[in-house]
Amino acid sequence: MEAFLMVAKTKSFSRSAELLNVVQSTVTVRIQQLERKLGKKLFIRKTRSVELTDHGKILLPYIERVMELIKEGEQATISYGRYSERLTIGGLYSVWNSAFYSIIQKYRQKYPQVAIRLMTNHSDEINLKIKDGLFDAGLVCIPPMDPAFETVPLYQETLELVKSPSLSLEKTMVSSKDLLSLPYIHLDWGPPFTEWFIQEVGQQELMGFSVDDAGTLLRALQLGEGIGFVLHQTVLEQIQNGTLERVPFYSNQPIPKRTIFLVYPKRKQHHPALQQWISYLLEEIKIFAY
DNA sequence: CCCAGTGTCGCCTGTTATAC
DNA sequence: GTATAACAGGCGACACTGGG
Repeated sequence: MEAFLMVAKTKSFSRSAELLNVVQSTVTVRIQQLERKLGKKLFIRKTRSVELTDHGKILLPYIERVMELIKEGEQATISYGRYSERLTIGGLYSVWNSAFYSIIQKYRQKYPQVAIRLMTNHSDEINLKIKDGLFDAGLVCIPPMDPAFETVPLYQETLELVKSPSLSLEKTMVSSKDLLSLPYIHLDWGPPFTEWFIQEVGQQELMGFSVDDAGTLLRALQLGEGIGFVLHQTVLEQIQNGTLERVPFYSNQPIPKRTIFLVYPKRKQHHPALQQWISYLLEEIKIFAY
């Protein structure tokens, strides 16, 4: 698997061998064994380079997940003993960079014996990693359809249009129809937003500049590159200190709110730290949400 | 009788040399 | 740059032995 990943990455048997500290023929044999086992060619050998076949392309993400799982296992083994328990939670950028973070902060103070890893990712990726056992739980905006998951709606977030004060617009009030003619920076905020956006503005493909994470969007907005929708909670600080300002906005239908879900595997018994964290979170969220 | 230590055998994996 | 053949070394399975 190591050889497969390396050849897929470097597109060379020789280079892979060098990086893996083995000779080139070892890589050849390893790949051949894998190909023989699967009964499928994984690489197209060309005179100067190597390329993944369609079968190889299918296999690649699975091998990547397995290798990640092994790395995770190694890390857990090495660090075992320093903390009595550990939790790995996947979350959206907008979740960690909002007032919600105070819940994590309080949890850490209350349970210092639990080692915590907060991982930032997109909803789909988080759901996949929970399924693989890489994450214990996740905070996502797109809940998994899989019945093997437990999904609990936690709270709702509001989106608003903002820009840097350094960027001046001709209009003081912006409508959904105006977005196409403005330096609008697009981020897909999940299914309800997408549906609303298509109805109000048009296809997302019409957008000249789009990003796929809230961190990049925020940076672009702060640099005065354009206007964009961001979560109210995420930009509270920036609006207070004047690095960003709200743009008055109107549309036919109001911008849909975004629901954040707690997701974890459906099991009779969870490990104690996860059980405790879920109970703690559900208790704290009552205070947070109101 | 059980268990730990040791020796043997065969298989697997990696290396070197070389062909393509 | 990749594939193949011959070879070497390492490792696991198994059997045997001796001490507690």
